[in-house]
Parts: sequence; C-alpha cells; structure tokens
Amino acid sequence: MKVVEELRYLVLAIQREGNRLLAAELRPLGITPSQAEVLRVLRDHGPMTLNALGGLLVCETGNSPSRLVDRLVAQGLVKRGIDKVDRRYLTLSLTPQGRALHRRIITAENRLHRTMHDRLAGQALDETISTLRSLADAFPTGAALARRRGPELAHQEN
Amino acid sequence: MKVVEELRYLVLAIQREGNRLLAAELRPLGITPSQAEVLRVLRDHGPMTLNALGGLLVCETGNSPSRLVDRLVAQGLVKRGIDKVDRRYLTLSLTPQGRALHRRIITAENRLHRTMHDRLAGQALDETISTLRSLADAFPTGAALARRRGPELAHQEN
DNA sequence: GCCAAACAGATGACACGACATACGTGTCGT
DNA sequence: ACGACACGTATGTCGTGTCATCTGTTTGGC
Repeated sequence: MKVVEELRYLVLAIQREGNRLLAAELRPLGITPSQAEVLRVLRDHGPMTLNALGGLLVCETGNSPSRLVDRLVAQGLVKRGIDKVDRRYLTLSLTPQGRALHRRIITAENRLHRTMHDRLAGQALDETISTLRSLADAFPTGAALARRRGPELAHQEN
Repeated sequence: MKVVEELRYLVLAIQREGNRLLAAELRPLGITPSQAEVLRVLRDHGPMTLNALGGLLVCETGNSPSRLVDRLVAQGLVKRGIDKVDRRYLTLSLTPQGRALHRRIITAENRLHRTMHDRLAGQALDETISTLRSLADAFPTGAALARRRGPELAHQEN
C-alpha cells in the first residue's frame, strides 16, 4: 500500500472513531459534533452571518449550513436575526442557553481529548501536526481552521 | 487550542477534503468513495460474508453494510449469494464488471494520491504515519486497517 | 425434539454532507 | 427607473453513517 494511501485510510479511521466517541460524549447534551462546532465558532468569533459561519466551519464546505443552524435555532441555542440594512444577511448569535450549553460541551470535548492524549502517550506530535497542516492548509476547510487559529489565539489553553 | 484538539480538527479537515476530491474523481465512474472501498476489499480479500466485509471496512463501523452493498448489487458490480450450508450467511463477490471497474478505480485513486503526494512534497511521513497508527490501532476501524495491511501486503506498489 | 439464546443480516429513523437549483434581495449600468 | 446581474440564503435530492430494532436461521441445553 502506498504511503499516501495509508495516510488517507488512517485519517479516515481516526476521523470516524473520533467522531463516534465525541458523539457519544455529546449525546447526553442533545447535540451532535457538528452542532457543537457551530456553537464553538459562534462563541469564539461573535455574531456573524451564515456565510461567515460556513467559512469558519471544518465540518461543512462551501454550502451555507442552513439546516445545521436550523436545528440549533429549533433547540433555542442560536438566535437568527435578519440584518436591517441588507435583508439578505442573517445575524447568528448564541442565546444564553447556547452559551450555557457550550460550557458543558467543553467538558465533554475535554474527556475525548484526554482519551486521545492517553492513546498518544509519549509520541511527539509537533512533526505530525505540521505535516498535517501542510496538507490541510491547501484546502478550503484547512484554511478555515487556519483562520480560526489566526485572530483569536489561545482560548482555553492547555 | 490544545494540541490534540488541533489534531482532531486537522484530521476532520483532511478527511473531508480528501473525500471530496476522491468523490470528484470517482463520479465519472458512477460510484462513491465508500463503494470503492467495498470493491477494493472484495477484490483483495476474496469472497466473504457481509460481517467479514464490515470487519475490513474503514468507512463503516460494526453495522453490517447491507445498504452499501445493496447499491453495488443493483449496479451489477457485486454478486450476493446465500450460503447453502448456513442460510444466515451471504457470499459476496465481485462480478466481472466489478473487477473491470476496480481497475478504473485504481487509476482515479492514483490521481488523488499524486495530488496528496505533491502537497506533501519534502515532508517525511514516517513519523506521522506511525503516530497516526498508534492512535488508530486502538479502535475497531484502525484494527480493520491493520488486518488489511497484514495478510496481503504489497498490492500495486509504488 | 423443543425452546431459548446466539447470530447474520435487514430495516426504520435521524442527522449529516455534498451538489444542484430555486428564491428573495440588493446593486449597478444604462 | 428598470432590468440584468450578483449575492446570501433556502431547499430538493441522494448516499452515507450511526443507533436501535426487527426478522429469519442455527445451535445447544434440557
């Protein structure tokens, strides 16, 4: 098996299992990993339009994440307002419930991160991270991640 | 952002984009990346039951991939027989069309692999692969991958 | 032999994720 | 002022993925 092919399958396997574990952690909270990412981005990067949100999400490409947001609005976690100047734009922001839930999400995610950290015990991750970055940065969602890294560094460190 | 968290998002981004690129390469062939993985496993590991197939797939966990196989059967790429001794078991195998399509799949995948390889130019992948393996091997789908690596090494090298 | 448990697979339900397309709103050239 | 165009968002469709549950088949204890 070619090296890049093994890389492709490893990435697939890790993404699947990571997502499954995170989904299990989040299930008691009534949300999914994708929804958690939306709440996180809205919390870290303030109120924003649907397109801007889409531009910061890794879990979804170009498409406006209308339906993803729909479910969060239906749960009362996100408020969707219409821009008064240009009625094409939405203004998405967290509700107080959304902010409260986000704190519980962080706890759930931390449990997953601890698990990952244990499995990776003793491994030097720096080179791996930089290799993966050089792959990801060439793509739209990788750029989204870089954008999130960029302006607002160091949120909830350690 | 924690290191393991960045790792999680990088893996997500790369998986998404890789899948999108591969889907684009495979679209002219009328199949999806998951379907391609089924054909590949059936070709490399001979006729097998549905559960055995599921145990070698990275794209789907424990669940029997009934519906995934359904579409391949509907396209005439996979033959689904019933074991005469134990009628609970299926016998899945490639049809001649399935084998023929698999050759075209390899070409499509190689185009993606070349793209990835170019993006990774100059990076030493060994450490990255071994780090990711140590993460993946702890999980069912990672074990599936290891099983595929194991018995039948070196298929279509370069 | 018979019935319960184990097992292989199928199916229902739900939320993605990607693509294409439709709709409503604003902008700009003329 | 108006009409084409651009733009932001919504929606239809399809194929996953995951979990839970169901059906049919075999096995094994009694």
